[in-house]
Amino acid sequence: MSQHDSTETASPAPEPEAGRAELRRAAFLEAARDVFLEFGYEQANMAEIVRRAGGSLSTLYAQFGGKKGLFEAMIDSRVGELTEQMQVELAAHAPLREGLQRIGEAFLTKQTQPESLEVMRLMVAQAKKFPEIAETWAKRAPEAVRKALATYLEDRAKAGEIRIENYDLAASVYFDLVRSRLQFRSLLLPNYRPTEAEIREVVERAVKVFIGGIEAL
Amino acid sequence: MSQHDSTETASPAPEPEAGRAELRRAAFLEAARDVFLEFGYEQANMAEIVRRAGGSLSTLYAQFGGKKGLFEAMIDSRVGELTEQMQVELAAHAPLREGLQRIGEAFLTKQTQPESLEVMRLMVAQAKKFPEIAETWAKRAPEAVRKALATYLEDRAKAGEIRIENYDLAASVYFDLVRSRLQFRSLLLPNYRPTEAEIREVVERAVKVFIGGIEAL
DNA sequence: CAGGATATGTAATTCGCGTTACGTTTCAGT
DNA sequence: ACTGAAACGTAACGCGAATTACATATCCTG
Repeated sequence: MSQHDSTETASPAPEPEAGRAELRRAAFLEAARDVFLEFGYEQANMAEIVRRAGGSLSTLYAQFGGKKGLFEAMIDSRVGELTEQMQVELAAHAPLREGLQRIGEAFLTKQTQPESLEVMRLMVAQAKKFPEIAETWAKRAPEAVRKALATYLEDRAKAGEIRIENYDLAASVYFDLVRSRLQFRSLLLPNYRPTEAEIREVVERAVKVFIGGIEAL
Repeated sequence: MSQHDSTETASPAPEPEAGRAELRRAAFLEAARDVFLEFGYEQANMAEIVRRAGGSLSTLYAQFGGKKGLFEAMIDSRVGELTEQMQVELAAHAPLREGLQRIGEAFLTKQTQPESLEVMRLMVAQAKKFPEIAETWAKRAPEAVRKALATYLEDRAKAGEIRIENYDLAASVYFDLVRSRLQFRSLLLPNYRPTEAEIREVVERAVKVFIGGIEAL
């Protein structure tokens, strides 16, 4: 009776051909994500997760072994999704300034969204307790984005718009320029949320400095 | 008998003319800093703090009211100290490249020291629970460093070494270039520690891009 | 439709830890 | 020394929460 809505909570069905156990599992993971992100690892309450997911505490423990196991499973299930969420739709063959601007704004907009920030806070906070998790996170996500930008830069370089020696390096530099201040501020000021205008301005600045300075490498 | 070394633990005496209460307070704050940084806010154990500081639980509660009060007091006492620790000895009238390199290396070296990283982790993790604290932290520290660099840049501009319109802005950009990747990695990979060579390399890159690109602003 | 496995709900069971109580000791000022 | 206040040490209190136990309900399979 308390879990009347167990399946409602379970968002779009993950896999159409999922057994009961799979459904339970998906619902648990989703609720776990919400609760862990909202309260942080230590403050997250197992009972609260069950309350949101429906189902029972017993099943949760049977499936994940405990809080730690649930947390790890939750992160695992999100890594792919969140990585591709980081994926900047690279602006195909757009001219350099326009392409960099679009990519930069998209990246920064995603990075400063509440959910991304929550994930980041959780990762940073738990880096010592869950080293492997933070590690895969720290390596996979940035790499994906960097590769995408590097490809775009190579495209532009071959079009003669800019001269770049090391595309990966250049991509790193650009993201450093774009990200830094706003990400830092957003992480520490939970109520601060950059406006579109601020983002545009920061990115415009980054584009100018990047184009002007990158050939000096 | 268990606090045989209460004063030993209390590092260099903070104020020569300190009453007993002041001594206790200083010892508590120091132990609190260690324990909070080591375990994080939730996992920090009041008894453990007393164990390290010497003194008694009762006194701790009498002086700080509780865990929250102790935490806030500890952070307060650290802010001034760490802010000035952040103070980059600005390289006076050194030539631009050399000055930027020195400032950048000093900054990055401090930023990637374990203690700075622990503080950062703690702040990020508790930003929601202690908004005011994180706020002063997020604003005071960077401002001090930025001001210092801005002053140096103005000096160099007046010496005709570079043309810059907005010194504060330029300083922000430089720190963004210097900080980003290594700080990000260090926060997420608790076992990673950049070598001096890595730091030098990153800063060299930043200097090149900055000098090449900053006039485009 | 039977039967065994799995899920459910609820209620213990522990356990860690923040906080408080209280009797004893130490200390500064007269 | 005398004395009142502050500090000490220790042990309890209380609570929140992870984990487990168990009796019941539900669902696939043969």
